[in-house]
Amino acid sequence: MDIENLLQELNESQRKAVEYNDGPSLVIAGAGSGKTRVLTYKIAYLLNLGLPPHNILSLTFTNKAAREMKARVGQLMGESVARRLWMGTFHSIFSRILRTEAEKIGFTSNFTIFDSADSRNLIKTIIKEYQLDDKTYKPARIQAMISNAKNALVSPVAYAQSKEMQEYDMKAKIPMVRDIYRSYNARLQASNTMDFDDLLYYTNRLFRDHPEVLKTYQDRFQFILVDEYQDTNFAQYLVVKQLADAHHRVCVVGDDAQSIYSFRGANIDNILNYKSNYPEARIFKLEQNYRSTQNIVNAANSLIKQNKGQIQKNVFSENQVGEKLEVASAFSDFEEGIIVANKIQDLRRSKDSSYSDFVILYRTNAQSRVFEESLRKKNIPYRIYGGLSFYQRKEIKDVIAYFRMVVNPKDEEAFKRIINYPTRGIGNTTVGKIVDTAQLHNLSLWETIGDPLAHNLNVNTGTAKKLNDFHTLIDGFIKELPVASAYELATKIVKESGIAREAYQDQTPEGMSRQENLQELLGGIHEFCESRLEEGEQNIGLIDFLSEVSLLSDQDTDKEVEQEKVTMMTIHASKGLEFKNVFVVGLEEDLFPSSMTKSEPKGLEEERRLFYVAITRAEQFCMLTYAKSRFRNGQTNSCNPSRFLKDIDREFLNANAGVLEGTMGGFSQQTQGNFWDTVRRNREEKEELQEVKRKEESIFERPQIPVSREDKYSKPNFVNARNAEPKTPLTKDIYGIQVGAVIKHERFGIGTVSAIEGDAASRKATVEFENAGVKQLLLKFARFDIIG
DNA sequence: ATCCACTAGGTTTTT
DNA sequence: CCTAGTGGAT
Repeated sequence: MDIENLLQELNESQRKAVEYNDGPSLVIAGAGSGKTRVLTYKIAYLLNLGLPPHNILSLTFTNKAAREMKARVGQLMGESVARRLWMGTFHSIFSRILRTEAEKIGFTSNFTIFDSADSRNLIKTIIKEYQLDDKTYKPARIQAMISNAKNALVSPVAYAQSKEMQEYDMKAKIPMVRDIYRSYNARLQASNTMDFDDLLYYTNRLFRDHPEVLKTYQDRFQFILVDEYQDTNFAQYLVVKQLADAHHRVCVVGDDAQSIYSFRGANIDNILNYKSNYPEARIFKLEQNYRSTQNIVNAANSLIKQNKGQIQKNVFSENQVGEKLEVASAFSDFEEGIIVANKIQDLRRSKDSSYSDFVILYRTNAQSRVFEESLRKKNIPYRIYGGLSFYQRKEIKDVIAYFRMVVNPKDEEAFKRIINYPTRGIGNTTVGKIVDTAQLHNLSLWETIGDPLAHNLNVNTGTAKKLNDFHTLIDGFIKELPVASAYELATKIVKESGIAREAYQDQTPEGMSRQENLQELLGGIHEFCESRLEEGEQNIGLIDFLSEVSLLSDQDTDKEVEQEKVTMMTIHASKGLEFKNVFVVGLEEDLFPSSMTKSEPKGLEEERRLFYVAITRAEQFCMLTYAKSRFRNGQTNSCNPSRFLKDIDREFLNANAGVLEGTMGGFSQQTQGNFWDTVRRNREEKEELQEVKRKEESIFERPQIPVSREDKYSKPNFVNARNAEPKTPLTKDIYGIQVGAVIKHERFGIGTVSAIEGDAASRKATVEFENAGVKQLLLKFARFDIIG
């Protein structure tokens, strides 16, 4: 595409931001101001200047963001160019670097990655080994402390030496944290594993301790772009700084008003103080909001004004003035659900909207339940994002643990997970002995069972045989690793480990669903191999699959709005999305803002930014609701409306009399299991149910779109939903390809698209190639250019 | 070693 | 309301 045409699609400030590339720059991108557009066009611009794609590094926070950006650059500049960009999450790019340089930091390239559950388990074991009380040393808390330390690049040694930290721990009566931290890190290293934070931490160490390595990467990454810069933590900030030190060609994009991840170590000062780090930096502000009505933008502005210490900006909209934000109060959380469901139904009829134009946003996942009920009763189809993701389910984690064990036999948590799964008569007592022996001889658990006699492992002959069988089993898989494809080996593992047999014996509904999940996982691996093959790669082994899935997260699941379904998600998960109609629910003190954050002003400001993010998702209509009583933790509590409601200028709100009264002041009293509440609740529920029954009895009103509970769980990107909806043929597609298009594939040559199907994450095109016959291409992976 | 039943404790957000 | 973890019985 011609670069001049491209620049014409930008407004003045966007274009200036795109065109300036002589030094560091900071782009402050207000909500809905075309941030992604600036990033992608900038990359296109750089490519057009002649910078090769492999010299551009572009960092994001989610795989999804990276994928989308890649696709958009692909549309502008061609797939084959986009493919060569270094574009990905901090974690995935760094893990790639660390694998090549693993030996320099005391790991080997096949290191595996602990998820947070693994980390917590290891911390738990260590706390036990130190014979500490896990009520004083709460694993979750220790985990957070260690994570913070790593994100601040504080090593275990530095931690122990830091006067400040030691004093804090003494005061908190947890002086052993430093020892736990030390052991934890040692154990990770001994088992050749890294936790998420390590990926950032060790990249920093690598660059600090090996200037020649740093130099290589500085030379490679001639231009660096960072998305969502307000969410970077110290470790991320410093890596970027080190990489950019040589040439200062770095562009960071973000919005301080949307910084909502400080609990994960994100430091808003990185963006606020950018100028002092790069005094010569140019700052560009994108202030025109193209997404929302003026009322929505103004309401959001009036809210965020209450925060101190922001980058001065004037976000404005030239769209319609639009409706005011509607505020509603409900007697109970239950009624809140009904109000929202009714409103959705009304709006859908009056505005002729689709269900997919609606989103319900809440502070905590637990709130989704009531809305599930109220929507279901009205036969409104919905989809929930978040909650347990596919890879967090037990049966999937078990299989993945086998994979990890085969790729990296030293992986301690993987070992513990599968040593007795499926049950093979090796219980806690034996595992305890193995752990003790391993520690004594400074070995991994795997090495210990490899030669029990030599290490005086004190088990009876029966157990020794069982251990030996296990060792032989895994060893067999390990031997296959270099020769078998990921799919072949995965299938073999599921079969021969006995997982398949166990799953088939279980005929309960849960058992059946587990079988399906296993099938789905294998199907996903198959697809993964196929698509990589299509890309021209060879020998796609288990290790390739594993390194990809370990860094997938809920945020990466396809959030593309599904046809005709209301969306529900946490506000955090909604970042970057937009909807015509937004419902922000549960606006109550101690829920939003959460009681956990209220102790310090910083926490409160972050909650306010979260609310800002929620409101600015809306294009046309936004409703804010709260309940006067809420069922939580098994009891009904009365609650007060959120103070945030008062932060919005009244002129942008449409609230019935009394709705905004009672904000602040007074304490929430606990009305334990209020009798009348329960009575009313039951009655309401009954009435609603009768209503539903009546409808169901009338054939004509039978709902057309069933709500599937399965949708509750997010699916991994490359795994096709087993019981996916009937595939509706699509004519045009986000990848810019359509039926009838002529494409040029890297390997198959020229062909014509004859069909497109599947949902965005796993969308496939059937292509009739001139010379290569008919092929199915997974659009996400396939490498081709559209030529006609 | 395994399975079941009961209890106590905690529920913010998640790369 | 959930769930993870424990203790007892087999």
